[in-house]
Amino acid sequence: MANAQTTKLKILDAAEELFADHGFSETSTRQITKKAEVNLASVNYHFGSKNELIQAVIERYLEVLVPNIDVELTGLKNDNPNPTLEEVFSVFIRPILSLNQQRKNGTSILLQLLGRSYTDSQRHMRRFFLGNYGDVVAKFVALVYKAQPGLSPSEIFWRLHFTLGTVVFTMASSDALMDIARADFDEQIAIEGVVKRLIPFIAAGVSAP
Amino acid sequence: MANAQTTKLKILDAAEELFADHGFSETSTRQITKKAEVNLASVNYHFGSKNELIQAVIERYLEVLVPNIDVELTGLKNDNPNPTLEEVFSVFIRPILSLNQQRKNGTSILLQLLGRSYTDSQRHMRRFFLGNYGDVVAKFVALVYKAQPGLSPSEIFWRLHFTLGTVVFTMASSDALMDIARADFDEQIAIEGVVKRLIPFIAAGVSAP
DNA sequence: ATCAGTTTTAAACAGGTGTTTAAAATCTAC
DNA sequence: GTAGATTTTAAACACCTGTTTAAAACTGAT
Repeated sequence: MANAQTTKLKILDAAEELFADHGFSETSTRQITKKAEVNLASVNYHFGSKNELIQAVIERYLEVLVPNIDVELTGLKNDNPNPTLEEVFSVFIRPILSLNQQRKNGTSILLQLLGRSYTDSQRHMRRFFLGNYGDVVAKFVALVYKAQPGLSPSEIFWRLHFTLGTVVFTMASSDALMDIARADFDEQIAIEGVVKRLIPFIAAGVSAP
Repeated sequence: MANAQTTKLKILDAAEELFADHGFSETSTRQITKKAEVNLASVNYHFGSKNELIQAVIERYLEVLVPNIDVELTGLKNDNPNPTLEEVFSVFIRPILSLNQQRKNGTSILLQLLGRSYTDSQRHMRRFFLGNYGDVVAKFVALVYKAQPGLSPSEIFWRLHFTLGTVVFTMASSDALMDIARADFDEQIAIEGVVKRLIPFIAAGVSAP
């Protein structure tokens, strides 16, 4: 089996950083293999194609993230049968922030990747997401509905997509925004600070009259 | 001067559609000139480079949109010295929707373009925007502050960027979202309907406690 | 009708793209 | 230690990219 593992990992690590920084089509397999210090052909040998590499990069994150969110979701459901909207949205905080322990800048890398893949192919991403993690999504939506029973299903659909837009868009560019905040307001803010400002915003939005 | 005007226009029209649908780097000059039915070299002859064409496509929209927003803004200020947040955000509705009269699907094309250019180069767009339309932005922020005087400048900064994310992200993918809403909820919704659902959401978000 | 200025055209340029090939190197198990 | 499978490698493939060139076509004014 040689050390295929480490070659595959080197490719994934190099690719995710380049994809997050410059986008998918702006990153070439030659850039990836050069940064990973592996042979050009190994992308196709190990992943088949560049597209399958893109998918592998994203799945590596979702594979650990979504189960973690699921744990928080059922934990919340058990501890508190009637959680508030803020509590429901907070189930994302710990799993998303803990990506930073798994990999340096893991949080912002994933969210940048999501932002890019989302704008690139909304429909495709949605199908993939619902296909693979539909039960977690359903669990989450059910909790939102319980916290805000006045909302019709279609209103929940719209408001959660608004929310998704806010989060993905903000987090995808959180590095730049934090830089600006530092420059314009002398504000020393980290990614956790952004999240803590985000939660009240979206909770208020979703529970708007 | 020949009929340079119409060649330039044909290129702009073809390019904006391709850019909105597939992204900037995913669209080649050959695709553009083929769709526009003009010679390949005319992109470089009339615009200098592909990058300058991208800028020209976006500027053609902003040139008419931002002054219109400015008019609404000063109109609101005169009619109502103390407008609510919902009223302030509503100044965007008419100008943005009226892009549809100017060009078919104008609204969603511009917003898709903004979404793409925003994720591609956050800092660059911000500088361009503030450089060219900084006074309108300042006028708008001042009205937000007046409607919500409890917010600190840095809180306004963050919440308006959350809002920008929500709007651009939602509108950039509004076609796909409307399709899903039609399929899942039998909901016959148009772009105006999306906007009317969006305004309360962001107004509530910005005025969150 | 001529001529300068502008625009259009086909062709070529130099370089980058993802992917495939077949040989060489490496690893694993007997 | 050798055989067989797996992995790595350098080279080539076929194609696409944005841009430039220089000649041709067209334009409006004299």
